[in-house]
Amino acid sequence: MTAESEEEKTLSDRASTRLTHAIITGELAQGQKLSEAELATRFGISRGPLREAIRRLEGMRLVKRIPHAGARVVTLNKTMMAELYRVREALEGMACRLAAEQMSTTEQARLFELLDEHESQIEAAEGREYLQNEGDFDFHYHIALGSRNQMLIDLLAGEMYQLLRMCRYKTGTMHKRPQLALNQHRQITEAIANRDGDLAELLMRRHISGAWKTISQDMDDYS
Amino acid sequence: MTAESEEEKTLSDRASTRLTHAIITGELAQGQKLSEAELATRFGISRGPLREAIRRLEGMRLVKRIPHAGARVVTLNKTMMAELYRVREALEGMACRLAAEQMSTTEQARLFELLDEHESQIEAAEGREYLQNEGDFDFHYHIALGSRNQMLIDLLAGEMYQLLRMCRYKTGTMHKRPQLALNQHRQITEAIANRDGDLAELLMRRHISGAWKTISQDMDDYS
DNA sequence: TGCCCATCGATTGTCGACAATATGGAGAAA
DNA sequence: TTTCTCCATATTGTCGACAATCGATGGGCA
Repeated sequence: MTAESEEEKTLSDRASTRLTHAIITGELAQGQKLSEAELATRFGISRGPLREAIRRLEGMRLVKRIPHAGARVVTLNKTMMAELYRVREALEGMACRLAAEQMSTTEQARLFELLDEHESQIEAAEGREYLQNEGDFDFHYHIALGSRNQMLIDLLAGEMYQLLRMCRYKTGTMHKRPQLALNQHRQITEAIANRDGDLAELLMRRHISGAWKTISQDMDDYS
Repeated sequence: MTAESEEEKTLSDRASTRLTHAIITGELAQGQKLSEAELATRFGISRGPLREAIRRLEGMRLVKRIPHAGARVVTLNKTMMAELYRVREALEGMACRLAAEQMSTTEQARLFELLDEHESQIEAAEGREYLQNEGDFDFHYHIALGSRNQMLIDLLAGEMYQLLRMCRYKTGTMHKRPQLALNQHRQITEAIANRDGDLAELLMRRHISGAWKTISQDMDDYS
């Protein structure tokens, strides 16, 4: 998923990825309490490793823990999603700038390939929105990688994107206008190919803040 | 320290703050291995809570853990510090923009007070550079608070600033020209007071990237 | 009837012991 | 002498049991 698939060695690590997956997919609902005993038996492990896994998810902001009262899956209300999108705007903006400066030409070529794949998916798959979403993540993930900034990559891939997946699952919202997103992706890629860091950052920030505006409005409409 | 002084309740929490402090002050040297048994006896607790504390520090990027091989204090080489300053530039730039938009007037007044205190400290205390450093952190911390974005605040106060303190301890470097930093702080505060988010972000980003250039050169000179 | 307090149950926090794995050194072969 | 292998040892990972704390339920009192 996040390309760290090198066989988890310790029970605690396995449990944390499994928990992460359960939270992202909504198998563990938002706000739901994480019972240590139940999860431990469900995973077939002891409470020790499970607790460590929960501590890790706490660091990823996927769960919120209260001493002596247990851990609950974080609930993504609108303000928190707004905060997330702001942080993401800052981080991905910077990632995009750095990627424009440092991406290799082969990486750039891969980006263009991604765009083409994404386009054909949009045409072909009516309704198969899941693919479009993963395509979107792929694009942003490759740009993060292109920044060559490991801390940035970890922050984005390890925390932000997980929370984003939760958002998408919760709101059930994909890009309403995938064509628009694709065009913006194209512009961004062009800027990167031209090594124009300023423009790349600007476009990425607009892309993200624009996406938030759309999602935000949708949420208002449904409430 | 980071204003979360509300009496740690669990041994694990206490251990993690104590470990954090030990790492920041260099009591635990960079690259040093964290022996669970030794630390547990030193803190007078069992290995269980200690392991959870280490997992938490791992999430804060203060230690790096390798399965079956233990955890070591992270070593801040130059590339990692460069990465840190880039991320910080992005996050604090955004924080400054949001602060310009959302800070209350009383918070702004407090910022101006901080500037005055900082100035008098510079004049009075030759060599007492520690105060200047903490003053610097105070300034940036208040701006983070002003952003009203909890995720941003957590990222900055909970992770970035700890790593920054490690940097400063390691390089032993304070601002060589505190007057310059103070002037930049003034400009930033002015922009915030004028509710000029664009300018505030721009100035903050220059302030941070400029600081990195200075530190980076200093490191070259000494090597 | 309504509120307060005590007690009980359930859950989290902590501990010590055991199992699994990596590190380092001694010894043998090339 | 060097290098490879194997083993001993120390360290990490895991477990089950015990202690501490919280929340709820029910009884007593105003």
